[in-house]
Order: sequence, then C-alpha cells, then structure tokens
Amino acid sequence: MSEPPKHCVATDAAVFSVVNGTLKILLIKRKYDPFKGMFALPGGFLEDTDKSLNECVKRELYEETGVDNIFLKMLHAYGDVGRDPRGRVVTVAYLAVINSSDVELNKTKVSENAEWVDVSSVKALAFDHSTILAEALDELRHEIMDSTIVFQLLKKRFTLTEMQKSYEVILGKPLDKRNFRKWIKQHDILFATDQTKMEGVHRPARLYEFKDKRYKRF
Amino acid sequence: MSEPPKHCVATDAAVFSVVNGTLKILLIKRKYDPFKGMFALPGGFLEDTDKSLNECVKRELYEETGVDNIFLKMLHAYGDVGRDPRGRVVTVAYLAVINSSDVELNKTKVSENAEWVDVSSVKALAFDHSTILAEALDELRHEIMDSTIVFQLLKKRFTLTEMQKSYEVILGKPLDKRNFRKWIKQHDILFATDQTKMEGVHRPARLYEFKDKRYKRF
DNA sequence: TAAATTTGTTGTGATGGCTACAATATTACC
DNA sequence: GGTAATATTGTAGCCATCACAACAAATTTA
Repeated sequence: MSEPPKHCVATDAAVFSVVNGTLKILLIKRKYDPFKGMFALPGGFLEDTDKSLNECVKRELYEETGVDNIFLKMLHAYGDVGRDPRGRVVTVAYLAVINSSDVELNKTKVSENAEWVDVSSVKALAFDHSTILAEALDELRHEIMDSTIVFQLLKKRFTLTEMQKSYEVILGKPLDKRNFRKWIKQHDILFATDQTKMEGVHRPARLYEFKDKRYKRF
Repeated sequence: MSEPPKHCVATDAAVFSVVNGTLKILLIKRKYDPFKGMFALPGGFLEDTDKSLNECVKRELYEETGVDNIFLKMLHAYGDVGRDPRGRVVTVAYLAVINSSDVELNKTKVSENAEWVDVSSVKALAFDHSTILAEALDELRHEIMDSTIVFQLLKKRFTLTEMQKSYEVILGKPLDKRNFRKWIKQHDILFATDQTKMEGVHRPARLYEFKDKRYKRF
C-alpha cells in the first residue's frame, strides 16, 4: 500500500443578491494568472488551518469580498481533470443569498475587486465557474421554493410585496399576489409586526418578520 | 502567494439493496488500520489516473466489492479535520441502489470482505461513515419518491407488488396498493408486458418494464 | 371635501393530486 | 364447482394550486 496521492482542494461560493430588481452574482476579477482579469466565483484553497470545508468557504469569501457571517449551503463537488490549468483541483461549491446592502465589498486587504454582476450579463467565467454558476442558480430556484433561505435576502423587516419581488427576480417570472400571500402564510414562517411602511402616495404596507431566522427545509 | 496545501481526497459509496424484504447496505470489513476489523463504506483515495470523482468512486467500488456498472449520485462532501486519524481526508459521498442478485461480491483480488448488512443492525462504522450512511439513507428516501433511481433495484421485469415492496422496505412503512399503482402509473415510466408471473396458488401478476432505463428526476 | 390615483389586502370557484377505504377477478388446487 | 390466495380496480373527501376582481387606505388635486 503506497502513500495516497494528494490534491489541491478548494471551495467556491455562488452568492446571489437582488439589487434594484435584478438578480446579481458576487464575482471577483482575478488579479493573477490563470484567467487573470476574468471574473470568477470567490473561493480558494483549503488550508490546514480550516477546520472544515464550511470554514474554508467562509474564510475565502470574507478575504476575497468582505462578505461575512452568512449561511452557505453545500451544493456539489467538481473534480474533473483539467478544470484548473495549474493542476488537479477538487472544488466544493456552495450557495448563498445575501442582502447586498448588509455588506461592504472589498474591505479586506486581499480582496480582489469583488463586484455584484447581473446574472443575465455574465459572460465566460474562469475555470468551470460558468457551469457552477448555472447549477447554483438552478439549485437556488429550487431552494427558494423549498426552504427559508430567502430570509437572508431580506432586511429584518419587510413587506410582502418586497418579499414577492425577490421571488419574482430569482424565479424570473411574475407571481400572483393573492396566491403568493396564501402560499407564504401557509408555511407559518412569518409574523406581522404592528408597523407599516409608506413607500409612496398610497396605502402603506404592513411590515413582517421571520419567526425563526434559521435555515429550514419545508 | 505560497504553494497551496495538498490533501488526500477520497470517495465513499453508500450502496443499498433490498434482500428478502430487508434493506441492506454494502459494507466492507476493513483489513488494515485504522479501524481494522470494523465495517466501513466502500471507497478510497482519488488517484491521479481517475479522470473524475465519478470515475474514482466507480473504480473503488469495483475493486473493493466487485460491484460494477451502476449509476452513482453524488451526495455531499465531508472535510472536517479529524474525521480520519491518519490525517486530513476530504471525502465525497455517493449514493446508489442495486439489485443484489445482479452482482457477485468479492470477485476482485483486492476486495475486502464486502457484505450486505441489514441497515437496521448496523452498529458503529469506521471514520464518520455512520453519519454518511444516515444522510445517504435520508437522501435515498427522498430520491425514491422523486426520481427513477428505483429501477436499479429491480430486475428487468417485475410485478407492481414487487415494486411496491421495494418502496415499503426503503421508506420503512406500508403503502396503499391502489394509491401506489395510481401514483406510479401517473409518472408514465412503466409499460406492461404481455407476460405474467405465477408466484403461488392464485391469480398471476402482470410483469412490467421501465420505458427508459436512465436516471431521471420527476 | 370629494374625487382621482396608486398600491395593499383579501376570497372564490375550478382543477388536480393525495388519502382512506372494499369489492371483484383470476388462477391453482382440491 | 368450491376454496384459497393474491391481483386488480374506483370513489369520495380533503388540501394545495391556479386564475381571477373587488374593496381598503393613504396622498394629491380640483
């Protein structure tokens, strides 16, 4: 029995947000080769000091973008030969959503020009990150219908219209107001505060909060 | 920028089958330390000759158990420090089901005493394989309701009663005959052959086949 | 102060899937 | 022809989904 071969292991994060009614993905512009100057998902190599893969992806995300303290859901591992020109790298992809106004990008020293990029205008990405992004978006569209992950996208208090808009942007299609409200209320994950929000020259909207701010599958 | 650290990468397979009306998991008895003599999921290290993680898990499964040519679905990656006493190992877990009568165990030279073990009687496993098994079983119970993965469990031709029994064993609960038949026919994945099967002193059952023998999500 | 404007909020009827439940059909055996 | 044993099939109630429209509440304006 010979020594087992060793490989580079990495994590990558597909972090989505909704900004001004459009779906954005958090990307970094690479400062070094390979793929220098191209956009890529934030991520990086597993270090010996990372006690888990989850810790690795959180650390890399923070270092490269300044985004911190979010729930990341593991998606899939990618390990084909040739996906990194430097040599074999097995990467584990994660999914998250976040309220972009909660974070300040590029506040760390080694951050690499993180940007929110319109998902619809994303061109070729470094490595196989286009594939990862496509699969992450697909998974996000399932997750949002099937878990409480959307709560990370919203502020602490929000109106049902704001919530519905997030769903519409992520799903890429309009939803019926009445059916959406019936559906979300059925899951019993929200409670109505006694406050309202004025957003123009019309009836104010009630503000809601999540009962439980933890990720939960329906 | 220093050289990225390298780690051992492995794959492990949770392969289930139904034998004599009980749910079995394919385990190997470890020949070497660590955990010598304990049961573990079949699997092993990613080699440079493996062109993908999928190729790795198939190779390891064949080498260690003789099971070949099955569909394996990736589940999750495990990379916590300390999950392997020899050093850090990141492992990618896979799920499969198989008709145990289709395979002959331990036909390869390096196979390690592979056995079908009752899931309900599995005690402590090596490494964190108990966790992986539990999560794989949970996923299997979702998969079977949501994909055509069950076809790998059945012979080429089977009766609806046989199929229902497989579902009952995996889900661990009885199902209603009429509802099961309505449900499975609704998915339009089976066709009735003109043959029947006598299994005793009573009306014979019609034999069915899958229309398409590929894995497909509903 | 009343009408217009704009968005928030809510109900109903049709449809389809899921669940619970029982009678009839078909074969071998006697 | 009667018995035993499993195969096969339908119906009614409930719940989720979907399409669809009227009323409520706030400001602006005439």
